[in-house]
Amino acid sequence: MTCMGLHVRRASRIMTQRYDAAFRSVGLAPTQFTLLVAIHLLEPAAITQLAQELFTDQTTITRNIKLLEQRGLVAINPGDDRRIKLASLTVEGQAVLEQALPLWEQVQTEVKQHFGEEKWQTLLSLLAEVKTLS
Amino acid sequence: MTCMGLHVRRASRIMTQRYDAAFRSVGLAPTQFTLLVAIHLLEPAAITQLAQELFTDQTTITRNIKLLEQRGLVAINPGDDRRIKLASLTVEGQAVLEQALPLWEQVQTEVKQHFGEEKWQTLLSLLAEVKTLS
DNA sequence: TCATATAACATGTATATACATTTTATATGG
DNA sequence: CCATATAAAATGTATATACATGTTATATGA
Repeated sequence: MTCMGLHVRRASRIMTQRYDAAFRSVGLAPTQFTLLVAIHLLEPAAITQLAQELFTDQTTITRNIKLLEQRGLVAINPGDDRRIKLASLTVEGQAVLEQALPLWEQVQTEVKQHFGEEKWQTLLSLLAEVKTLS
Repeated sequence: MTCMGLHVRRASRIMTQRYDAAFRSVGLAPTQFTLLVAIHLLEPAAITQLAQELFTDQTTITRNIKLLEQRGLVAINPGDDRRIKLASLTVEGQAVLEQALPLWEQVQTEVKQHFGEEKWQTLLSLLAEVKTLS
């Protein structure tokens, strides 16, 4: 059964477990790592902006960011427009991100070696192209 | 940021939404459709067997199958080894699956056309190769 | 045969995810 | 200026997911 939906979900689960194992020592889930990076890049980042960048529902960002806030990794401040919530990394958030980055590089390298440079690039670009479906 | 983890998770979310929309009229989530198909193919299918086939944790199968059982789409019977639970489709499960199949074909066709035959095949085979990571 | 190991499944707990809807603040038209 | 539309975020609800652990039934070795 060559169902694209199944294939991509399955690959996502397997890959996620791989990254999850890598980040375990810093207590970050892969999604949380991604969110920290995104906040770092867009700082100060509005919820909606993060949702657009990550192709995730706004309500998902609201909930995921709350966990990071509760853990003290992210600070939330109101924007000039007080409907907007702006997220930025706390000092501790920056520290955790810096701890996580080499772990991320490690997995990336391992997975890249597993596939080989060419397949790695092909897979990345095809996955990126999935965005054009939405 | 060319993070493979992010790319595959994002593609998974987008693709899942696409299939989800397709199945909405029969009230199936993509995962549920996949599980119905797997049960149909392996019938009668043990929980652990389904987990292995789908590369999913056993506890996830236990929970997902329970929803299908409650809805009357799947029947669970003990095996000769009474630790084992065997799942099979009910008449209603078969009916729903038959309703869902053309919807599935439809999405498959649309997505395949979007990518083109060649990229579609490449993506499928690269995603399948992700299994070798685990 | 009985104690113990192991296999199959279930439960507790936690995160991720999205749709439908609600709340609150800003924008806009009359 | 006020009524209404719209934008941003939060809440209610439901599924999917996995790890750690518990429960129960079978297998195995002394």
